[in-house]
Amino acid sequence: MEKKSVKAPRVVLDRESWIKGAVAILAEHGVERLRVEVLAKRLGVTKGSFYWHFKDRRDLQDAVLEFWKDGRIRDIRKQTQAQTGNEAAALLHTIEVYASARNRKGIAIEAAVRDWARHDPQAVAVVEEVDAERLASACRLFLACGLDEEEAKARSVLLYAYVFGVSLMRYGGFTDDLASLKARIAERIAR
Amino acid sequence: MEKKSVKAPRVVLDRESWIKGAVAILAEHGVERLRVEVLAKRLGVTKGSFYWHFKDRRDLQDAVLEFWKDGRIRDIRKQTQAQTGNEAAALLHTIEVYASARNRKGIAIEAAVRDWARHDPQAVAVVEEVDAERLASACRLFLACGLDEEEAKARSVLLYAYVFGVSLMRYGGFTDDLASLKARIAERIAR
DNA sequence: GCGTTTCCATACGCTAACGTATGGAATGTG
DNA sequence: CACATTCCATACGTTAGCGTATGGAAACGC
Repeated sequence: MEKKSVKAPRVVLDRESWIKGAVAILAEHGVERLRVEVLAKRLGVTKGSFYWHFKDRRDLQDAVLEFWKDGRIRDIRKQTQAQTGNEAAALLHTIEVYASARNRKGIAIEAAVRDWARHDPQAVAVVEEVDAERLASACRLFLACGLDEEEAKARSVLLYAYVFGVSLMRYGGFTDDLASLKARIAERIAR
Repeated sequence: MEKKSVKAPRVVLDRESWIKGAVAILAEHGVERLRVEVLAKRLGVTKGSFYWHFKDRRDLQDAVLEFWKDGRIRDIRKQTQAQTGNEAAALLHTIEVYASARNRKGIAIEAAVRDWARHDPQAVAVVEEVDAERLASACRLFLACGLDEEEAKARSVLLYAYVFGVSLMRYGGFTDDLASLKARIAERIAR
C-alpha cells in the first residue's frame, strides 16, 4: 500500500512552528505566561518535542525576539521602498495602521514585547534595534516633507510614542466622533 | 527583665502596608510576579499574616487597583486646583513630569497597571476611570488656552498617549540633544 | 532490508506558589 | 488577673511548570 492514501502524514514541527505558536501566546497573554507545556499542548504535542528543538524556555524566548525583530525590520524596509513620492501619505498610513483595529494582533505583539522589554535586557536590545530602524525611516519621510533635521526627529519620536501609547489607553466615551479625533491627532503629528 | 529594653516592638502590619508593598513589587516586576509569599518575605512576615488581612491574592490585587486609582484621581484634582491662570505651563508640566526620570517609580507603576489592563477587566475599569479624569482635566486646560472643543480633546488624547508611549521606547542614540527634542515635542503637543 | 538519524511520548524529580488549618504570642478589656 | 481579640508562624495538601532521561516510531541513507 502506498503511504500517500489514507494515513495522515506525520505531524512534524520545525523550530518555526514553535516560534509562531509562541508569538501567538505572547500576543494573547504576555511573556510571563508563555510556558512550554502550555504551548506544547496547544500545538498538539508534548514537551518532549519542545526540548528537542530548544535548549530551554529561554532559548525559545530568544528565538521569538529574533523572529519578531526580523519581521519588523523587513516590514519597515519594504514600506520604505514602496513610498517614494508620497511621503506625507506614508506617514499618515503608519499612524493609521497602528490606530486601526484591523491590526489587532500586530499591536498586541508590539505591546507584549515592549512590556517584556521592561524587565528583560534581551528584549530591550531588540526593541532598541527596531525603534532605531523605525525612527530612521519616519525621519526620512519627514525630511522629504520639508522639515528640518531636528524637527523631523522630534516628529518621528512623537509619532511612534503616540501609536504605542494610544493602544494602552481607554478613552471610550471621551468623544462622540472618534474618527475625526484621530484625524486631528494624525494631522498634528504628521502635517 | 522589663520587656521594653532590647526586644523590638512587635511589627504589626495593616492592610495599607501590604498594599504599598504590593505596589512596589508591581512597579518592579508587574502583576504576574506579584506573589503573596514573595511579598510576605519582603515585609518580614509569613503568608499567615497575609491571609488574615486579605481573602486571597485577587483581593490584594483589587485593593492595589483601588489604591492606585484613588491616588491618581487625588493627584489630578490637586493639580487642577493649583493651576488656574497658568494653563499653558500646567500642560507642559504634565508632559515633563512623565518624561522626566525623576518620576521613575510613578511611571513604572503606570506602565505596570496599563499592561495589567491588557488582560484584566478590573484593571481596565480602573484605567478607564483614571484616563477619563485625566483627559477631562487636560481638556479643560486646552480650552482655557483658547482651543475649540474638538481640538482640545484631540490634544488631550495625544498628550497622554505620548507620555505613556514614550516611556516604552528606546531611542537612545537617535539624537544628540535629548532636551531640545523633548522641548520640540512638548511644543507640538501643547502649543 | 537495516541501521541511523530525526522527532516525539512518557515518566520522573524538583521547585514555587496558592490556600487552609491550627496554634501561639501580644494586646486590649472587664 | 482572667480572658477574648488581634495578628502572625508553622505545617500541610495541592497544582503548575521546568528540565531530564529514556524509549519508541517514522523517515532516511546505503
